[in-house]
This record gives sequence, C-alpha cells and structure tokens, in this order.
Amino acid sequence: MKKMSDKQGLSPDAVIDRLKAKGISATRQRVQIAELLFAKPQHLSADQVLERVNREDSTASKATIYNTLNLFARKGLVREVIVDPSKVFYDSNTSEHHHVYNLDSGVLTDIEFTSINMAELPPLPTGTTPVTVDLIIRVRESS
Amino acid sequence: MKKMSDKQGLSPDAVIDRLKAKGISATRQRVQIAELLFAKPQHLSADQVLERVNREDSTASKATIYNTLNLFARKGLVREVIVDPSKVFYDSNTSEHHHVYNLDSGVLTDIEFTSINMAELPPLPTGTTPVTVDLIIRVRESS
DNA sequence: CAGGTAATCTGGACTTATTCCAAAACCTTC
DNA sequence: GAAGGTTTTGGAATAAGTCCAGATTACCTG
Ligand SMILES: [Mn+2]
Ligand SMILES: [Mn+2]
Ligand SMILES: [Zn+2]
Ligand SMILES: [Zn+2]
Repeated sequence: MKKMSDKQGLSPDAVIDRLKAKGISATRQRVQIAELLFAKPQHLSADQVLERVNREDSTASKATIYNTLNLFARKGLVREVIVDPSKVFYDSNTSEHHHVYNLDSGVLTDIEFTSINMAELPPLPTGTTPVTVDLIIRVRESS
Repeated sequence: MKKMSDKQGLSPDAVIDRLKAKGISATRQRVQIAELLFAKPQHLSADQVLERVNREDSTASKATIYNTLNLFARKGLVREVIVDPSKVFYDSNTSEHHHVYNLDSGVLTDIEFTSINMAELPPLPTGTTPVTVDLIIRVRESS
C-alpha cells in the first residue's frame, strides 16, 4: 500500500519534481519548505514558514527560509504579496487572482480573477513592460 | 502686492485651512510637512519628507515626521501606498487613481482611474466593508 | 569508495524603517 | 503666569530582512 503524505497536498516526489522542473536542486530544507507551501493555496509570512517548518522534527535556519522564499519567488513557484508594510506574504497560489486584505484581522483572502472585469492595461510609461498586476481590496470588520 | 508661496502650490493659509478642516491643529511642523506634500501631487517616503523638510531653515524630528504622516493618513489628507516592502510611500494625490511601480528605478507613477475599466467589486468576505481598492502594476525597464 | 570542488546552509552580526518612551516645549485658558 | 492638555523630540527599542564567513552537504570524476 502506497503511503500518502501526512496532510493532503503533493507527495514528496511530486514536490521534488516541481522544484527540478524549475532548475532548483532539491535539498532537504527546500523540499520541506515546498511541501509546506504547496500543501494547499495559502498566504504565509517568512516568519510563519520558519515557525511551521521547525515545529516538527527537522529544522531550517532563518537565513535559509529567506533564501529559499526569495529563490522560489524568483523562479515563479510562489508570489510575493505586498499588502502589509510590516511583512511580505508568500502565496502558493500562482494562478492569476486578486486579494482582499482584512486590516483588522490581518487575514489575506483570494478573489477570483474572473470576478473582476478589468479592461486591458492602460498605456504604461514608455520603455517599460508589465511584470505583475495586483489588485488589493482592503477591508474592515463591519461591526 | 501679495506674496505668493515660494514654489507653486497652496499658500500657507490655504494649507492651514485644509488642516483645520480635518480638525488638525496647525502646528509649525505640521504646516511645513503639509506645504511640502500639498505643493503638487507626489509620492514621498517618510525619509524623503524628513530630508526635504529639514533641508531649509527650520526642522522637524523623525518622530514628528512619522507622527504627522500617520495622522494625515488617518485623516485622509494623504494616502499610504504599499508597493515596496522596504518603505511606505505617502501620496498627496487623494483622488481615485492607480499606480505603476517601476521595480528598476523605484519610481511610482499615477494612472488615471478611468483608464481602467473595473466592474463593481466582487462579493467580499461576509461581515467586511471595503476601505480602499488599490491596483498596482509593477513594471521593468524593457531594455 | 576517495578526493576535490561547487552549492547550500547556518548562527550570529548587521541594517534600517518604524515605533515607543519619558521628558521638554508649546498653547490655551483662567 | 500657573495649570493642564497637546505636541515635539532625542534616543532607545523593535523587528523584518540581509549579510557574512565558516561549516556541511551534494555532486563529479577517477
Ligand atoms: Mn524580497
Ligand atoms: Mn502606518
Ligand atoms: Zn493569493
Ligand atoms: Zn498616486
């Protein structure tokens, strides 16, 4: 009987393949971080990744967490979401979508790309090409 | 002959009125910061405000710059723009508009609100009300 | 397997935007 | 001009993120 990975999400092998597909060598630390991130679409800060990776048995240092998240972002495995001036969120949902940020709770939620009807981009400053388009709706608890 | 303010922009009195209209008492430091910001629509970091306010004669401390920018933001006189994880921009253009952020140069540019055709907002998480909607297009020099 | 080389990881120091604090300066009112 | 609230201020504190130089690990070749 094949053992499935603990939680839902990709099997370790699938994670390794995903890293290798981007030309990233699959070290122990990288695989662990990737397994955590790719388990489901989610938004985690570097601190949260550090805490969760080290919660169980093995460990990864703070420097490695940052190195790895930056590497993954550069390679397109995660998306950096800049909504809170005090920390960056790393988003394992790499499909096109937008965000709702709850200023009261700090919770970041996805919004379907299609539920926002945006015309094509306006003329950008000359000599520039778009890299990312982010729509962020900040909300408050409507007590 | 009425003396106009140095650069273009509101006269000192107009600035003071604008502060008072928001219930902000017009101290020397606040007026100076407001004069700088309201001179034209622009995007400045706290550091840039500190540097420019203190470049000329009088002074304001770092703590006061932050206090004042946070106060102005809370009162709606400036808009905080979160595009760079390393610093907040304060935007003296309070009309509805969007932003282009040049990742290479760090320059932040306005985009007409109307040039983006957005349908009404999608359903937000229940129990929340929208506060701000920000569209940010990150670009690179297309060398 | 062994040795050599490059890549990766790590603890801890460092940087830096922002906030915090308690004392000083300022304003307004009697 | 004393009282009392508000604002400012220098400097300390906080915390995300980066840097660094020395291990550790991975990979390659024979
Ligand atoms: Mn980064
Ligand atoms: Mn703020
Ligand atoms: Zn997301
Ligand atoms: Zn703007």
